[in-house]
Amino acid sequence: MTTSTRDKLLAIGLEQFSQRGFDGVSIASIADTLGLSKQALLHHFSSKEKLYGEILARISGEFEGRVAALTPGSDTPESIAALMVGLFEDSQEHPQQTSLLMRELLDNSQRAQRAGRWFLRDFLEGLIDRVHALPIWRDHPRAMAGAAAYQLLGAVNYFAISTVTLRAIFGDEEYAAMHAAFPGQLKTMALATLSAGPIMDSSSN
Amino acid sequence: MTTSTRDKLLAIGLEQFSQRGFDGVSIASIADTLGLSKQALLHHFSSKEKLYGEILARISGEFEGRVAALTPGSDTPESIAALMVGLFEDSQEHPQQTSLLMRELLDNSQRAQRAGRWFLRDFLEGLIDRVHALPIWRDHPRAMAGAAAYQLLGAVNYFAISTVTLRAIFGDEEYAAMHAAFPGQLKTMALATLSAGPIMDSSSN
DNA sequence: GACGCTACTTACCGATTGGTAAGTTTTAGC
DNA sequence: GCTAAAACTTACCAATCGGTAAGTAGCGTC
Repeated sequence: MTTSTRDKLLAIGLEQFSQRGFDGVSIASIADTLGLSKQALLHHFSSKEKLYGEILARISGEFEGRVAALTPGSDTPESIAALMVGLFEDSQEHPQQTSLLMRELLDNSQRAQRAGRWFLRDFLEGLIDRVHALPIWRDHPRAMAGAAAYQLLGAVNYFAISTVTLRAIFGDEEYAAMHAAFPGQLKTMALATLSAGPIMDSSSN
Repeated sequence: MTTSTRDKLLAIGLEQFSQRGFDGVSIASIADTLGLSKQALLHHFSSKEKLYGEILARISGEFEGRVAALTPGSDTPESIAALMVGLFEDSQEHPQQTSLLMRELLDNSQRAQRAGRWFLRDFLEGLIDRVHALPIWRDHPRAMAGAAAYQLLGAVNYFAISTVTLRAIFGDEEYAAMHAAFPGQLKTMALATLSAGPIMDSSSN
């Protein structure tokens, strides 16, 4: 089974962009990795931006597909907690994709605004709707469900992009132990948060 | 009160680096913003790396100072939950610093490894120790406390760097509502996670 | 009023960037 | 076996990059 040059360029582009960011990677570097000239790359993708855009479009498509596969018919706090654990596993299986999406978030979404395109929009809206549809959340503002959902998402993704740093700080062994403990902790956290429902208070510190 | 050129360069460097990353910013762009030539910048900081390194050192110093101010004598789940809320407020007050630290995390910490320097190390170790010192966590592996602590940290920081994106997707109004709901939700989540203690199971889905 | 120091400037430099233009080789269809 | 498109190459380009060299203007010190 042979992979087309075009697909190879997309794969290596993802690898390099996820590690060093859009500005940290030259198209020559991507082409070199395949033993090609940079003009070969420009033959397949008319510009660096086009290549990058296609990489983003692909991974967001893949991501949405995997999320759909994790979605049951009807939701409970348990099913959404399980979704979070699924997203965690997903982020571990596709660390480059996770990193690249995080970079998009960081770049003040300048590229997305320019492209008029919000990769995570449908996913986020859908996730929040699912939380908001739970009985305890239903009768409160959707923004509260949004805050809770986004917190859980942060717990998942932050860990995924920190692998290298955590390994360097804590060593392989303790990192592996943290990794192993993660899904269980995540499940508890998600379940507790979702079951508790929205917090109305303005009191106390 | 006049600010020194040097301090202005550091401030504008932080602003631009946090938005576009190390490779996305030229020293000429930073100097231009102040109406200076890029050689004026190189007069104060002998290289781009030096400037960047000093910005990082400053914000990590400031960050540690603010964390210390949030640290009481002895810990309870409540006090650590309050710390998380404090960190959230902190991240909202200093979004550029939060973004820059997140970028460091994403860059596979290549710069940190080269510099032999781990800005977040002391903070992370300290935070994990504080969770691990709680009665419920004390008798279990430290890595479990690490997983829980890191999840909470992720919940905080992920939101902070997503401001622009969330605003664009949800609109100013709903974003403001999410923002307002955030601390309360965060407190519940932290409290529930920390009070529940480590999850031992390997069972279930 | 010569001195040195700080804070800049203009003038360069070689390397690298993304991209264009114009070929050349390889492949496929008829 | 001719043709045409696809998949490349070499050659080149202007612009920008980080950084060096060599000044100059202002300022306090003795």
